[in-house]
Amino acid sequence: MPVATASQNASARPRRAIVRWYRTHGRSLPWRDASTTAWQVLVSEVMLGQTPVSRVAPAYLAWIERWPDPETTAAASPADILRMWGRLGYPRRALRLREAAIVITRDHHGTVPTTDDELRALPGVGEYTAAAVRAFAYGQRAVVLDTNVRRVLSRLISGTERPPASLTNSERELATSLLPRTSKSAAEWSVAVMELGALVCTATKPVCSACPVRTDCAWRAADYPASTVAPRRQAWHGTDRQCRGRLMSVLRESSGAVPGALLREAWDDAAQRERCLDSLLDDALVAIVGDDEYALPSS
DNA sequence: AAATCGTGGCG
DNA sequence: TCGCCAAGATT
Repeated sequence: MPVATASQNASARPRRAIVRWYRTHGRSLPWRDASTTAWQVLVSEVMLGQTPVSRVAPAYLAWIERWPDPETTAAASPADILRMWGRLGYPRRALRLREAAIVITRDHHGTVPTTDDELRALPGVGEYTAAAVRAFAYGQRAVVLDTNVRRVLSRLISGTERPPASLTNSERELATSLLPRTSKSAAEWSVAVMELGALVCTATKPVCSACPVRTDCAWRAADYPASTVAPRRQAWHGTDRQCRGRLMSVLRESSGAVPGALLREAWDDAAQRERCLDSLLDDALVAIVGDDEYALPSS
């Protein structure tokens, strides 16, 4: 009889309950089809960073129909990539996805790499995305720690409403200790706990009555104490982000070169507009194509 | 390591 | 109305 540690015994039952819940309640999302390639999983993960599932789903389907693999993506112009990205937000993600496609095509024979080091060397791929590709595309045993998983574990195990502001080693160790031994079980556990956070253990108004592990929940046992750490507020109105977004919108909607006058109409504050245009040029999201003429980069 | 980077839906 | 939030990465 193998000896199990106390923490393993304590976590085994809720873990099984979450996986069982997922098998009946998990959503069938486009990127969860068995036919989804590793590249397409990567596309979905990049799109899902900071953009809700409901808005990603249709954009993802249109995207992979047009550019189904790294080769076709690498061959597309930045302008086409940015127009197709549309209003998903954070357009630099789109540029990095294209750059990743170029690297994969050139250095990996068009095959998405399978190791953590190689994945994280790709533009726009960080700790979470590398783990997600390994688990969801390749069925590997990887610690997938996104905002949903962090929230579930903080409530279920730590008894706090929210996880720390930034990912800590303590969270990594906890998630590692909970990861099932076999790769197959680990990969399913990772989607399952993520899905629980997305559908039940939500940031606001969690549906605890529908939770498969409510009787194990440390946060519930402590009578749902409110978290003291205030989430960082996202300023928006009048920010550079709003200004950049406005300028990008004008460039996206125009088929060719855009006169500077059109950009000036889009944002009143001249100093801020120039600063943002400069930053967009720096980010290679915009190109100068003539005297006082701008466009999305053609290459 | 805290700040930065878009966008739209919802209560 | 407006603040909050959504599968993060980069610097």
